This record gives sequence, structure tokens and C-alpha cells, in this order.
Amino acid sequence: MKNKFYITTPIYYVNDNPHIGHAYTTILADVLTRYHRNIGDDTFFLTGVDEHGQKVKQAAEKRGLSPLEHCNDLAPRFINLWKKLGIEYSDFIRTTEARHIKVVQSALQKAYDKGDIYLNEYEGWYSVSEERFITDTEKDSGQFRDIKKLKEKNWFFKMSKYQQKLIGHINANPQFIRPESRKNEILGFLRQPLTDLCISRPKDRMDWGIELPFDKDYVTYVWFDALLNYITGCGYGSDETKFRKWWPAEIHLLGKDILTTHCVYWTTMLFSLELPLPKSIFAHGWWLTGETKMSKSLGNIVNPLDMIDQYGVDALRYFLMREMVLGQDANFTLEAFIKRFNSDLANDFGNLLNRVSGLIGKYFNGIVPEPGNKTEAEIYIEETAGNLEGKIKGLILDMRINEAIEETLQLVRSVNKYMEHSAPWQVAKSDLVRAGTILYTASEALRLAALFLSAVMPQKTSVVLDVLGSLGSKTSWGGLKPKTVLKPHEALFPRLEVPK
RNA sequence: CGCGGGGUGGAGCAGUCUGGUAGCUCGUCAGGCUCAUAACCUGAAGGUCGCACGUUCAAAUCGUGUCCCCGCAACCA
Repeated sequence: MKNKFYITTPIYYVNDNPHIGHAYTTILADVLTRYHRNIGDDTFFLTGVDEHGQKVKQAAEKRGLSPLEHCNDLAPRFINLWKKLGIEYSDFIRTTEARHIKVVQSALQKAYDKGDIYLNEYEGWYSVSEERFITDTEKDSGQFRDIKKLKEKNWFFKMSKYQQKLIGHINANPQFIRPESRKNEILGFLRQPLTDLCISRPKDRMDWGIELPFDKDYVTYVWFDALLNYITGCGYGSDETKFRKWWPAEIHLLGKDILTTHCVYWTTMLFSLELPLPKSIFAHGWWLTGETKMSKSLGNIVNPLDMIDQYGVDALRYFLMREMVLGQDANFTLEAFIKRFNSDLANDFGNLLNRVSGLIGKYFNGIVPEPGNKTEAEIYIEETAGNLEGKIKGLILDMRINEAIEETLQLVRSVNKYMEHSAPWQVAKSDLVRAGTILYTASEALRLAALFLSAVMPQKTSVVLDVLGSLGSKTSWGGLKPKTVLKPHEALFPRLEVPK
């Protein structure tokens, strides 16, 4: 029986073009999905876009488009980027789709019938220019002009009702919120009594949203709209068999900014709907440039599309996965990218392929030699490679992707060392059998390294595997067949010039 | 006392939960090799782990205090 693995990214807000942050989360989800598929799990990977709300409406108006026209223009930009990044999602959801609207309305009705939704008057500071209520903190910041006190009737969700239940769930499931520091943050947040959640907007003020099934003068606002995508996407309300198969998700991936939304709002909504909670919510950190966060307003966004065109998809995926310690913030600089590219991908990994294929070409006419008797050196390489699979599995399940990659690179480095010490280019002059053993061992280790990196760099690793005639081969030692004819190839990752 | 994260050789980080010779990558210096993408390999220099006190046979790791940096404070991944 296969394990199932359902992973989600947040749905991205379409008020602007996709940037490195969106790309990062989505690549991470893709890497995890590919990894699980590689080890034989049945996988479902959901991503998509969030298309309702004030900011989308405003962005559309600015361009002289209707909100839907604006969304129809933006959604493909995400889809195209994912294609370029080699993202293999299972489904891409848009919150304006009929299937989703149906789910949102039935969920709202269900919560309403249960008595979890009620009408109340809300009073707060309203920014006329922004056309929205602002928080006290925002008011105190003094960045908003044109503000006034405003009273408005709205619908509220009884989040407070589920507070204790949620605290109990978090305590009973240590893996529920990861990393642990985030769990502590949420538990800290839950020490205060929860207030109920405002989930509506009157249509006369904001009409770009899904109408409340029990009050046609209102649309639902954000929470019941966006978060429910996770169950719409896997069949809730449309395909019961599919839904039962996939829900609950193994992982909701998200950035640390929307931690509370997912850990508190979403979970209490699920309680109200009487659905199981996701197995795990994982919040990662942010990409920083220098000291500051990469953000639209600062204009220091790295455009992932430019990176792909210049350096290749796999290099970008590699850098993002290798450089960030999951859960913490990381720095994105071109300098670090180039260093990483040259030292890991060009000098260690790509160069090893050249060494091996060059030598086999020269001394064995490009045909993989039969390995002979093993010495201690071969046994060491074989053991290192053999232990790697289990080690990587532990690290990936623990969301330590960067360490899993580093372990694999350590194998690559040890093979380079092995080559240096056993010098097959000299041995070949007197002992072809011995040289063959060395080259077989090195190629086989390289094949395994490529397999272990394939979730991160699907394109380049399949080039390596193809050269070795080993596409689709297994992760056990000996998968490389002697007598295989190596295919010619280019340099895998040509070194980059360091900009002065 | 709002909440959280961080301060480890020149740079970037791991290690801190489960005390016991301080580890990785990059950079620097010297040497080797020459199959390879001026790549690779070997060796070296460089850290009193922010600071102070405490617990202990033993502290980067535990406790207390203190200084500094950075986020968050209800929809930027």
C-alpha cells in the first residue's frame, strides 16, 4: 500500500507579478513532491491564486480592466513561471472558479447553520483613501491620512469557541506546527483570548468576492474565500472519493507572515466544518537582500525569470534549496549564487562527470568497464553512497533540505578525492582491470548522487543519468550496468565569471 | 515587563533540545596532481562560541543577569 502525500502552497494574491518569494515556496513544494514520488508515495500537489478582494479590485481599476479580466491576465503569468521553473503541480486553483465558489458557499452555510456565524456591529478606524479599515497600530504609525471612525454591520465567525480545542490539538501533536519556534509563537498568541473573526464586507463598499449564501448584501472576505482552496482542490463537495483519499494534507507550506492565518483561522474553520486538521503546517523564512527583506515597496526584488534565462532553472532551484535553512531567513545575493554555482555545481558535480566520462572515453572507448576486486577505497565509497539514502530520507522528513543536499555533495567531494588518490589515469597504463574498477566505482557513485539530487535539479540530473544510460534506475548500488555505452555530453554547469 | 529570532575563526552558516577534543562551505597562504569546466587533491594559518556571574569533574551547549542586531504586532512566500 502506497503512502499518500498531499502538499499545498498558499494561493498567491494576484495584485502583482510573481516574485522570488512565490517561486521559492512553489519550488520547495515541488522538490518535496518529487522526492516523495521518487520514494514511491502517491502525491498530490496543489497551488493556485487568490483572486478576490480589495487590492485585486484596485489593481484592476488602475489598469482599466474588470477584476476578472485582470485575473485572467495575471493567473497565466504564475502558470507560465511555474512551467519555466519545472514545477509539476497536480492542480492549479483559482478562487474565481465555479467549483470553489460552490465550496465556499456551502461551507459558509454549514458554519452558519451551526450557529458559528453571527451579525454584529463593527466600529473601527477607516481609511477613505485605502478604502479599508486599518488597525490601531497602522493608525498610530501616522501613515494613513483621511481616516475616520466608522460603524458597519458585518458577519463574524466564532473563532473563540474553538480556542481551547486548538490549544489541545497543538499540544497533542508536536509536529503540527513547525518549526518549533513557530509553534511556541502560536501558543503564545493563544494565551490571549481570541476575538471573533470578521468575515464579510458589505457589497456597496466592496463587491469583488463571493456572496454570502445567507445575506445577499454581503460578500465573504478573505478567510472563508482563500483558505478553503485547500479542500476545494482535493475534491471537497465535488468528489467525495477523491477528498477522502487526500484530505487531510500532509503539509501546508507557507511563509512566516501568514502563520497565524493558517494555524488559528484555518484550523478553527476546520473545527467548525468538522473536518480533520492538516498533519503539519510548516512556515519557512524570507529571502533577504543584504539586511532588508525583499519587498515590492523597496524595489529590491530578484526577478526569478531573469535568473532562469541567465543561469538555468536547475541552478536557481539548487541555490534556493541549498542556501536556506528552512524556517530561518536567508540572504539572496548574486555573489553567493555565483559562488555556490561554481564550487558545488561546476567544480564538484559537473566536473566529476567530465572526469569520469573523459577517462572512460579515453581508456575504455566510452564503454562502462566491469568492476574487479574491491579495495578498502571502493568499499568506503560504496558504503558512503549506500548509507546516504536513509540519511537523506530522515533529513527530508525533518525538512532539512539544505542538509540533505550537503550530504550528497559530500559524497561527490569524496568521489573527487577518491579519484585523486587512486589516479586511474596512471593505473590505466599498467593495469586496465584496476582502472576499470576505479572508474566503475566513481561513475556508479555519480549516478547515485544524480538520483539523490533529482528532486532538486530534475533537468540536469536526467542529463547525467542519460549519459550513464541509467534513466529510471534504482537507488541501490550496482544500478549502473557495465558495458553501457556513454553518451556524449556538454559541460553540465559551465563555470560563471565572477563579476568584478 | 507585548511576542519571536539572532549574536560561533575574513564571509556565510551548522552544532545548543540529549554538557565531554569547535564542524561545514567559501576565501587566504604553501604544496601536489595534470583525467577534468584555471577545475581536483594535500597541508597550514585563523575562533577565550556577544559580555558577566553561577551550576558542574567538565559549558558554545544548562541557569541568572546584561549589551547589541533583526523581524512581528492580525491577509507581502
